[in-house]
Amino acid sequence: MPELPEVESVRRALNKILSSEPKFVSLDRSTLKLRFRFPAKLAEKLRGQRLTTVERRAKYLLFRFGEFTLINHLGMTGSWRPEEPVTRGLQLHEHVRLVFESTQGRSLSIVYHDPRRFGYFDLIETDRVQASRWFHHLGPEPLDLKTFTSEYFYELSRRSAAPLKTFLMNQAVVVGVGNIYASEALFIAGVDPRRKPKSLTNTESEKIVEAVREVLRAAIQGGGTTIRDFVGVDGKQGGYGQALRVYGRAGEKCPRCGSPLMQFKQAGRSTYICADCQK
DNA sequence: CCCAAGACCTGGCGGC
DNA sequence: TGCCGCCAGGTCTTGG
Repeated sequence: MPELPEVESVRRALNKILSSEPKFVSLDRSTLKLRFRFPAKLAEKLRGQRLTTVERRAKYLLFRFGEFTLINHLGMTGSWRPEEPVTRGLQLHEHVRLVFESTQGRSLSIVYHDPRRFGYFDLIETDRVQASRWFHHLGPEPLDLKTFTSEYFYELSRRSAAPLKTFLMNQAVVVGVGNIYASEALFIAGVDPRRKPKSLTNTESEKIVEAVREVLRAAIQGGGTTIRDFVGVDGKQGGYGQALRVYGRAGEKCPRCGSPLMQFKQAGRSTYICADCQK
């Protein structure tokens, strides 16, 4: 599911539900393995701790508990849903339930659902998060104007042999851009995803950086994109699918020039372009 | 070190 | 109906 806009939408919704800094009470877990081992002794370590806020870095959710931070990556099909009172066991494809108690003593719980089980959790001491195996190599946040600049992007692009779209999806270059928004951003920028990053001009770098920001902001605004599985915390699909310009639209007319959109594979992933608009 | 392919999973769809 | 291959918002690991 989730590229930056989807994860950010989930983060905002979770923060609303859990805004009272509730105390962690307990945990339920399915016996099935997620992508990696579930962190040991999580319940013991978090018992009685207050969840201060839910943050996001790249495509990760960070549940902040003071001394500890609970990391969650949604993989391809992860989602969170609130649950009023806990009245039932975990259903098929539900893997984790976090139970909290609000300051008014009310029970609050959220349930993690993930059919394909590519998602995962880790519990890390808060001051070691940045240096952890999940975060140490990550590039800048695309919506941070200070670090994700066209100068930065241009400089990095000098030494890459991968195709441009692969380069843009490399989380060491910039985080949060996945398969949908890479195609969308390069269409908006008018640049062919098969180009060598080395061949970009300064102007093209600038266009790409701006296009990435534009499409991610708009997608957050729309609550993300649902291709198949993604649902927000409210149970609804993302609203941005309607606005996609090229992704998933092979054979349809280019919204800019009307010629048919093309699809092909790059590094095993589908890429969509307008061959007339993207040079 | 870099890049592409493989692996990890399930479910839905089209084709035969 | 039923089975088979293919496809899907990611990314760590492996092999060349």
